[in-house]
Amino acid sequence: MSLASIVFRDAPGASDATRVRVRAAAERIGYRPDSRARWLRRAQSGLIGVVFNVRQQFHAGLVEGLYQAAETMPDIDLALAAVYPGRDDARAAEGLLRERCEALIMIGPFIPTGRIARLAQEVPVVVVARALRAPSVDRVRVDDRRGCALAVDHLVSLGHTRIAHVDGGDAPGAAERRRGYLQRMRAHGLEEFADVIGGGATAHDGAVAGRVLLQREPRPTAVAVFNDLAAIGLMNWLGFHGVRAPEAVSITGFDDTAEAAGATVPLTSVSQELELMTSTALTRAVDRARGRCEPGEVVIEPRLVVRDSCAPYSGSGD
Amino acid sequence: MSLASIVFRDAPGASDATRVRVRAAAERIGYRPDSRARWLRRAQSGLIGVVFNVRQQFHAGLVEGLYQAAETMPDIDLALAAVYPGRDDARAAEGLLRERCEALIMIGPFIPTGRIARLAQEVPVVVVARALRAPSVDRVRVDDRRGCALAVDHLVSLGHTRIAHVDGGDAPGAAERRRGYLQRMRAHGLEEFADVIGGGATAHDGAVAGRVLLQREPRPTAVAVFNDLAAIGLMNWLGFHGVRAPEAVSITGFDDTAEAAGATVPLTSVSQELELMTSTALTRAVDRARGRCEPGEVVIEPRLVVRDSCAPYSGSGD
DNA sequence: CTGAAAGCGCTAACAT
DNA sequence: ATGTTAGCGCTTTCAG
Repeated sequence: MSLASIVFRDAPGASDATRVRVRAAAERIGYRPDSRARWLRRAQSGLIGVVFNVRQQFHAGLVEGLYQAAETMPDIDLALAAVYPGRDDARAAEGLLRERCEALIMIGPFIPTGRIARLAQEVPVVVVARALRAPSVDRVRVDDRRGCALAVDHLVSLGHTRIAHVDGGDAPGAAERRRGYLQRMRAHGLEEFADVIGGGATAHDGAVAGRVLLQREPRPTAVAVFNDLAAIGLMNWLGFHGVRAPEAVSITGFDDTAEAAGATVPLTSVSQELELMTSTALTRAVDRARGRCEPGEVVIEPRLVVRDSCAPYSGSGD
Repeated sequence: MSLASIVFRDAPGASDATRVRVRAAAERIGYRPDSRARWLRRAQSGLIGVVFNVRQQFHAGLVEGLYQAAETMPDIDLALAAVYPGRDDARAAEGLLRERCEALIMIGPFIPTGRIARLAQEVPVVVVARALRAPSVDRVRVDDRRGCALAVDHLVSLGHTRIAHVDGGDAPGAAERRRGYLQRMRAHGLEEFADVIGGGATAHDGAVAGRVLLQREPRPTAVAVFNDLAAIGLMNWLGFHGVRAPEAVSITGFDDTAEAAGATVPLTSVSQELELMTSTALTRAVDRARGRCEPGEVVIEPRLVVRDSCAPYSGSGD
């Protein structure tokens, strides 16, 4: 019995011949190790819980990255828990705690800091893609402020001055990005042109912001948007109403999702470096679970991915 | 010890006073039942595995519905396994089998029928949103053919005759929808106008199809698209190039996702009746696991949700 | 209605 | 290098 265990765990203590023999026998009788029993018995279950919002396609890329990172770590399994309107991050986390996950990775959680901090008292928590004032929880995030600054710099370098920002409302990261935009406009001496338009995280939010933008007089010639989805919504709504990117308006997104590359006009976007973020998050989760490190913050440097949605300022304005 | 078990399972055998007392004590010492141990011990674990594609937002709605359905069933838990390019449905299912799920719900699986049938020999499998010739697996799906027929009928009733179809390539359901389109065009005596344009399941696929569409001479005045995402991609691409819905072209989608309602022009779409589909799928999964029914197919009647993306044929053509 | 004992399938620490 | 044994935290069965 322990022999099978040794073989399936790839643990030392069996000859190669035996391994082959055992695996063949298992194949014949249709044996498959029981992960529940495994998790239950092991001192360190190796189970890492992942809380994500099933409606946010940006989270999809992160979940993917976490799976890939987990594959490189033997004995680490992922347990997924979905968040959606009607089931918040805390509820999802609760289910994972019952499964005795060693650590929790929460992607862009919406619940207040206090509730996350309380969770962190029970289990190591790594928050991804959201800034947080909570020393007891790990944070892995891109420098949102810097990301928005990169976008502004890019637009300024193209000659734009009337650069607006469509923000993300109360979405994770929105406040930081708004701040980055404002700071950078000021740094360029463009504070008089600073214009923050209320938005959100969905394409629909972007479209709604488009309506507002069209009514501005004079109209901004460039827009740095909270995320790709809203940027695409904005771009399409404007295009639909005759204001096309990049000729009539330059637009930047954020997240560098697959959608950005495949948009009607491929979207210039700020990349969060998904792979780096996910492998860092998982490594930290495991290290924290094993008591190998203290909670802290890892801030990742964003990178601007230039595509076709921005053009030099033409001077003709609108 | 058994007392706690009785209380937490809401099983008979304890007075109300005791229940309160036990729960209070649990609260005080921070006790939380261990689901791993529970699953391991129980004869019927109540664990249902869900295989979904994390990149397909249409799956998100189904996952949501499954969670909601599971909440109404005591003792039923969901285990999620994500599929993405590089991790196919079979791989995801394998992980769930190790967890000894009692049944598997696979959402729009991409792998061949044969592999699904093989899985179904090991565990009851319910396939959602994909037609399948495999009597040993349960199927819960909308009548794709009829759904496309509804879209065609709607466009015909608005006076359109040059109605094209942007198909879904090799995506689950695409073949059926294509067939439904062709059959219905024939039924209306419009076979000479039938025009199937190669597409896919993403917004980008829709945009690419838009380019093809613009080159058709004469140009179709209406398009029934494989799904909402591609329809939105198509609509935005055409709008961007001056061909606006619904004035210049009428467009229908499929799936009635949240994106359809929030599109630049709210999209008329064929609804798959998510809630009915998910509650049916989960009920069948549990029933099959408990041996309470035989595998079979449940075909759900689609429903057309009319929004603003279609208009009467103007006669002016393009 | 409440407590004690057995055992789910595995792993870890032993003995052979 | 291989076999034996105890026990992870629960549920189930049986006594009290």
